[in-house]
Amino acid sequence: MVRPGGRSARVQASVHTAVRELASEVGRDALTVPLVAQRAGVTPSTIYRRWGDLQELLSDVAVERLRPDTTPGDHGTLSSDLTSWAEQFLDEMASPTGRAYIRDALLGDPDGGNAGQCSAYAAEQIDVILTRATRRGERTPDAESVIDQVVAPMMYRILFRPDGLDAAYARRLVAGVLRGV
Amino acid sequence: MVRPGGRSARVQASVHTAVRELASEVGRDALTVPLVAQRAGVTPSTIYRRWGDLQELLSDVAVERLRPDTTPGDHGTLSSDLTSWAEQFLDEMASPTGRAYIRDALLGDPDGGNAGQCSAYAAEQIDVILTRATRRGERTPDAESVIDQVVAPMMYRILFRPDGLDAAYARRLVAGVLRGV
DNA sequence: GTCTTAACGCAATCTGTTTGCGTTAAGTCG
DNA sequence: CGACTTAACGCAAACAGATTGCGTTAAGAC
Repeated sequence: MVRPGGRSARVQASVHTAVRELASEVGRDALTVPLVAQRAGVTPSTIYRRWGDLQELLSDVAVERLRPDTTPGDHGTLSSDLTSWAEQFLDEMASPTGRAYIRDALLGDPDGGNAGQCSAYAAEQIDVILTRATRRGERTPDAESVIDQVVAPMMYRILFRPDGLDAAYARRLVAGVLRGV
Repeated sequence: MVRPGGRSARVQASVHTAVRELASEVGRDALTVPLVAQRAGVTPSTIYRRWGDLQELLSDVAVERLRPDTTPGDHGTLSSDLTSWAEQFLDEMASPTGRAYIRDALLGDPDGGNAGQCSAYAAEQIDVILTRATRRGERTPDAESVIDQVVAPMMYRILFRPDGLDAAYARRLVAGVLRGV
């Protein structure tokens, strides 16, 4: 059991910030547990006992960074809301740092919980857009269709074919799913 | 430069088989470079110099295992060809071992070459199915649409939401892409 | 305030990684 | 075919990160 407050919470916070700081200072590939521990003011054994290994720690941090920090913008129509969201999503996720976070999140994730959390973030954002459109009286595809036809193709190409990805591709995907309603 | 034949080829082969054997004997997570080296009759430094680290080696082996060993079956119609291929693809890839291979292939892959190879395998299989259908006189979607609307959703769910995947899902995706032609 | 025990720090130990150097053999050219 | 160049490999030492037993601290419960 992980105690929620006090020293445990401080350790968790300082370790997470140590990872983020060091990642931007020395680079993602130069991170080691002893290095993170030293920066966080903690001993390596604490990190190993709590996270298991470096990959699980990086996975935790990655999920934290992949959480969207704003709600999707309201541009007046479902089409424009979904298009601009998809463009922004692709732009962030296809960047080198975005891809690194995705890989980290997938990597140190024995039970699939962290990857599922990433998917849930996207699903929430899409839900916001769709319910807003419904409230306007627009006909909308269901969230699963948007995930299958917009999110999944973008993620697939980011992971497996990272060439030739641009905003136009995101727009095509959105247009495709809206054509089906 | 990697010399194509002779000793280098023997080392490559024995290391790859050592990985496969040990993975099934002691489990994927218990693999270490020294362990693989001992089984392969090689010194660890040889593996480190050639592959860099364990993850890149596992990525190479994973890509090898993910290469399809048969051409897609001919069932007389595009719909049935594509459906049975997608069902089989999902079945293989969504299994625990399939997911492990996918993760390994994505993981130790600095330049994205191995992941691109996996995607190319699927694209080849789809091309076979589509050109066969064209020769029959059927109207077909283009390969990119099949990748976006069939392969990508399956892979996305395998990686990010590994629950509730079954053959019916594959059939729905195929039906969806065929509806668009 | 007292008790229980999860979480942590310390330090020794273990195991995997890295590297310099000598050797082997694949590929090349006369 | 024989000599030459150098990529690839083996060996072993040095290094660094991972692991673990044990004592200590402090969070949460009563």
